[in-house]
Order: sequence, then structure tokens, then C-alpha cells
Amino acid sequence: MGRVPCCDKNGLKKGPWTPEEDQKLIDYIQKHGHGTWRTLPKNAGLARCGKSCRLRWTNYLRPDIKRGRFSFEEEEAIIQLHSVLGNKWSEIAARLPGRTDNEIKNYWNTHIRKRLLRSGIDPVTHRPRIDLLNLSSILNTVLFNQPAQMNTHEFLRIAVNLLQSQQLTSSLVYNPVQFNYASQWQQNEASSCNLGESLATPDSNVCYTNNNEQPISNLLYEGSTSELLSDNNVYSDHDSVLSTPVSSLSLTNNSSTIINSSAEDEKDTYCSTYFDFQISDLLDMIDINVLEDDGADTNLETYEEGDVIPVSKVVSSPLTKQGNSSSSPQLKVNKVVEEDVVSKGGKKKRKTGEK
DNA sequence: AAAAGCCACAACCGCCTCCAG
DNA sequence: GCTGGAGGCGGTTGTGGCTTT
Repeated sequence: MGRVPCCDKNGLKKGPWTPEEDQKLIDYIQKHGHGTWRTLPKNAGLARCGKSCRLRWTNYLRPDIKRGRFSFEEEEAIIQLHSVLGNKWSEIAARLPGRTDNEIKNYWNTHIRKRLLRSGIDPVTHRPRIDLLNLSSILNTVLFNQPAQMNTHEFLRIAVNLLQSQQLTSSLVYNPVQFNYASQWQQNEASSCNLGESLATPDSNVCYTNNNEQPISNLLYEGSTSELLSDNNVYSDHDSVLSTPVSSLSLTNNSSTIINSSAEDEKDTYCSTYFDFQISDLLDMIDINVLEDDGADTNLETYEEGDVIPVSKVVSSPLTKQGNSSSSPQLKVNKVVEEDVVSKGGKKKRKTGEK
């Protein structure tokens, strides 16, 4: 009773496939089909087990496999499908023609998952991470019980989470779609920017740059969702996207965007900056301005990374606010977000985008 | 130039379900 | 109805290649 074992593990080759082995497998399947994988290796003259042949074919050699970088649409689909299906890679792959479950799984683990984590999103639940949200209570404790000092990183980490936790549902930061426009931007070589629904924030929430002049919707090219952006009151200081690589950030209590400018020849920098825009990244890269007393710009003090900020002083007075913003507390980040160039292999190159 | 660090991904491992025997 | 192999699937790891030091 029972069947012949799939393969005798003794003497069967393991490890990377050689071009010769690949060609044997391709030739055999093109002529005969794969049939039963158990018998295929012997018939094809391969010293591999059937399972290894099946994986090699389905994950790599199959002619309908789409190789190369995941597109914006594919990345968006993966995130959305994962939020519904979880780690059902085969089901996700079934909805992405030409992509294998293995490829999607790898892409998730090496790219998307890390980005979600860095932005405070639990990659399993697609919701804000509880451990980060709890920082708001820590901040309250600091404020009301023991005025203390902490460095820039600690302060920002707490303050940002406090502000965001007040408006979870509409917060860009907690919407995984935030990555979409980064990818879109990169895909189109800085010629378009799809901010997506996640930027559709209430009218009262305003993001500003140093020189509020142009709505950021003016910067958008094809693929933009202008109808969602028209009331967002997100501004930049130039009117052309090609000459306005965005490289700094403003935060409000429930919306955010990247704002600033640099030279046209820095399009790649622009892309990279967008691509890696994360709140948590910013904490390592920025200066902040804090109003001393009544909100007047002249009273701004600039803190450098690593500086110690008296938290009680900062939060007891209004955080930086400009223009016709709402009365919500704001934290204004004036300085540069460094680009984070993703390299092929090896460490990431991190250059300063500071002008 | 060499060593170390790091990343991406192909491939393997082990478990589960299905179904032939 | 039971057994155990095939196929499918998700998790994990090994390794080549690139960057940094």
C-alpha cells in the first residue's frame, strides 16, 4: 500500500540551479508538460527531487512570470490585499498576474513590512501600533507630573504620536496608502504624484511650508487625484513639480505632507525622499522650531538634532503654527528630510538633502 | 584592496490538505 | 476507513552581490 516516495534524498542535488539544469527542465516541460512532479526529474535527466523542480518552475522558469520591479499599482494591491487576506500569499498572487507567491512574500518582508513598521503601522493588523500610541500617556505623565527634559528624538516621538492618536481615522500617517504616491513618483520619474485618498483631510487641517504660496495640488501631474486635494490646503513654495523636489515636512494633528524645494537636477533625490518618507525616519533627521510663548515667529527657537528640549516649556505654549490654520496644536518641522536612496544590495546610501 | 556589514531573493524546510491506493 | 505520498503553502535560511569602512 502507499506510493513510491517522492524522492530519495540521498544523492539528489540541492542548492542553486545551474543554467544547464534550468534548460533541461524547460525543455522537458515544453515537450511533455510537467505531468507528475515525482517522475519528472528522472525523465528529464535531473538529479533533483520533484518538489525542487516544481518550485524552480513555478517560482522562476515559468514563461508567464513577470520579472522586475513591482509597479505602483502592484504595490498598492499587495498592501490592500494583505490587509484583507493576511499572509495568504498564494491568494494574493492569484490576483496579481505574473507574480508568484514567493516573490510577493519576499517583497513584503523586505520592503513593505519594514516601511509599515517604520511609520508606526502594525504590518499584521494594518493599524497603528499600540506600543507607539501608548506614548501619549507617557507624554501626559511627563507634562503633568514631572517636568523633565529629553532630547529631540524622544520629544518628537512622543509628540507626533500624541497628535496623531487624536485623529486616527483620517491620519495619513496611519494609512498604508501613504506609500502609494512615493512609488508612483518614482515610477514616473518625478513626473507625477498621486497623493491618494489618504491625504483627503478635513479643511481645517493645514500643512505649511516656509513660504506658503502655492497649493501642492498645483504641482501634480498625471495620476493625481486633484478632486481629493482641492481642499487639503497643502502648500509648497514653488509652482512646478519639476523644480520643486519636496524635502521638508510639516505636521498637524491629523495630516502631513512633504514640502520644500531644491534644484531640478535633483529629481532622483526627490524621488528617494518621497519614497522613504516616514515619521520615524524624520525623527532622526530634523530640527524643530518651538514657540516660546505666544506663537510669534520671532520667538522661535531652533533645536538641532540631539539638543535637549525642555518638554514642559514646549508643550505648555502653542506649538509652531502659521497661516490660517486651525486651532489644533501643531508641530512644525522646518528642516530637511534627508533622502534615503535605496541601493541594490549593501547598505543604504543616506545623503543629506540639506541646502 | 581587503574585510566586514548588509540586503535581497532563490531555494529549502516543515506542516497541512487532498486523494490514490 | 485508513495510510501515506503529492502537491500546496507559509516561514525561514543560505548565499551572492553590493556598499561601507
